[in-house]
Amino acid sequence: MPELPEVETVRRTLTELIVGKTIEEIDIFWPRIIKKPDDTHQFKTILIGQSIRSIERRGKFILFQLDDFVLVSHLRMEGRYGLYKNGEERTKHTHVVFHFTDNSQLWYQDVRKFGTMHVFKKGEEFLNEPLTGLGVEPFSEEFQLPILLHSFSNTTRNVKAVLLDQRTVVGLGNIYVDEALFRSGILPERKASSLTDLEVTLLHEKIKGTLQEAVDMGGSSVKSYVNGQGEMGMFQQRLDVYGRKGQPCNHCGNEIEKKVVSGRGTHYCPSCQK
DNA sequence: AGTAGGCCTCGGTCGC
DNA sequence: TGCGACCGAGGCCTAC
Repeated sequence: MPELPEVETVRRTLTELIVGKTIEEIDIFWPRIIKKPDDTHQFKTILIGQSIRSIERRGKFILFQLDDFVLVSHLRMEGRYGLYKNGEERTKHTHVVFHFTDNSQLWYQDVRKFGTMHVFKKGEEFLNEPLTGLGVEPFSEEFQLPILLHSFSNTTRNVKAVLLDQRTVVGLGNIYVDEALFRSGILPERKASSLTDLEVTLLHEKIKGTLQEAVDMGGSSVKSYVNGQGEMGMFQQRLDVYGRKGQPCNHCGNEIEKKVVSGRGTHYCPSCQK
């Protein structure tokens, strides 16, 4: 499931593949993916003729910067993009096809069909859902310790819930929250307000470190994730807790446990995390 | 207002 | 072989 490192990897690979191309036609096979405009015919009309100028990222969203519009795409659990040549036979889970003027096509594929696409006029994307109200980027200068201290001190929720909530810091999902908490020695179900300043300091550092390492390794391929060129990530080899239920902890050797915290399957080491 | 919990979108996977 | 339960991002809804 794509979180910040996977989305950033997709952004980078797609940039190499499709920047400069011009949309000639669009096929939509599962209209519910298109959230704005709600009329798919209008979606096609406004995008045909537009060229891809750059590809940016905000949290887990990919922003295709076009001439006059921005296409905001969220991959949710299993969305992926791939570039194909004209004439290739569409696969079962290909739901949107962007035809370019150079006889190539960008396919949006999504087994779960949970992904979303929104189109805005340039400059209006951050004033509307789904980009409005997002928290800070974890690699930006703005992601300073006080952001976490403030979010944690003003809530009764557990630390995992606060980190999954994209209104504080963006980009973390189930995998990287569990990994960052393990690296910080903090149990996911701890009340956020119970963390000491030292623990929050460590967590702040480990969030950045874990995400950066994962970006450097092209993300984690735990399920179906591949980048824009169909390549798998490598960070799954570095995961200490996620998907390792019953296996020995890399640090202490005790068994990794799994239970539901904040409605999410949560992996942790009961002896390393307090 | 903040929060918890449930439901919804889906279909592959798993257990029975 | 068939079938129901489960999983999960994040929006939405309801209840407290």
